[in-house]
Amino acid sequence: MSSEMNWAVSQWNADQLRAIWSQLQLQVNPFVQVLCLDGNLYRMLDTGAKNFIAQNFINHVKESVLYCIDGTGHDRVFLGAPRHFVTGGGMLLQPGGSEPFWVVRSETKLRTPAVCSPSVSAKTTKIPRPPNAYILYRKERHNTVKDANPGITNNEISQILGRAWNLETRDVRQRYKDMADRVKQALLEKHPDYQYKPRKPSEKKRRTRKGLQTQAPINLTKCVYPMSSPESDIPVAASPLHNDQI
DNA sequence: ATGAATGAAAA
DNA sequence: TTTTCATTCAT
Repeated sequence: MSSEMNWAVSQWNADQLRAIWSQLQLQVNPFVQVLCLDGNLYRMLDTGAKNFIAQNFINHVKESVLYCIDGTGHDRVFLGAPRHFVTGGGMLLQPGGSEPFWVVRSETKLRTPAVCSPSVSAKTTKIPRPPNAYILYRKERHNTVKDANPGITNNEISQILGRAWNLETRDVRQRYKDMADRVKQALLEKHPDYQYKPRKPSEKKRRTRKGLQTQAPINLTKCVYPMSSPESDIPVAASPLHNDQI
């Protein structure tokens, strides 16, 4: 709360900031923990814009992040949690009061293992429970279904994708299960003490989810069902395997 | 705030 | 076994 680093103080307006972010967002997927900004872009940003981007990314990684210049020769800047820059052979250096930069031990002779202060910190953020296989499946296809069915509601999208999910081969479903497992692993690694804590059952409502095998009388006459192809088992998005960029 | 789907985790 | 909540975002 003491931090007055609001993006409102940026020379960029809300639209421009959103455009910049959506550009960066292209490289964001559940497994990406470090964002890579082109050096030219980075230099055009003022503090407000940097904070805007950092806040959005924090929203994704759920932990404090910091900017650091790539000290390996490339004209680019990374944004991510400090822990990602100190593992392996990496280390963060912060000469003077300038921005920290990242180097690998073999490339430096400096000994100062500078501990740098995160430029943007995550507030008391509640850790969201990890998404299950279906949730990931739905997330991936949400936009596809929406675009194919103008005016469709989210509830209908859920119905459509729920059926599509059950029609998928266990092979396909297993891939999403694996994905969910990895996302959960990553979360536990990031928050070792995480624990799912559902609130007390509020006497407000109950739902018996099973028992409706009956065909829903919904107008799904002409809806698009984005099933995974039988042969080319490339669902919708490329498999985002690793996180070992840098 | 609610819904609509599935499933993990907790009570 | 039952309830919450994770995703999405128009009502």
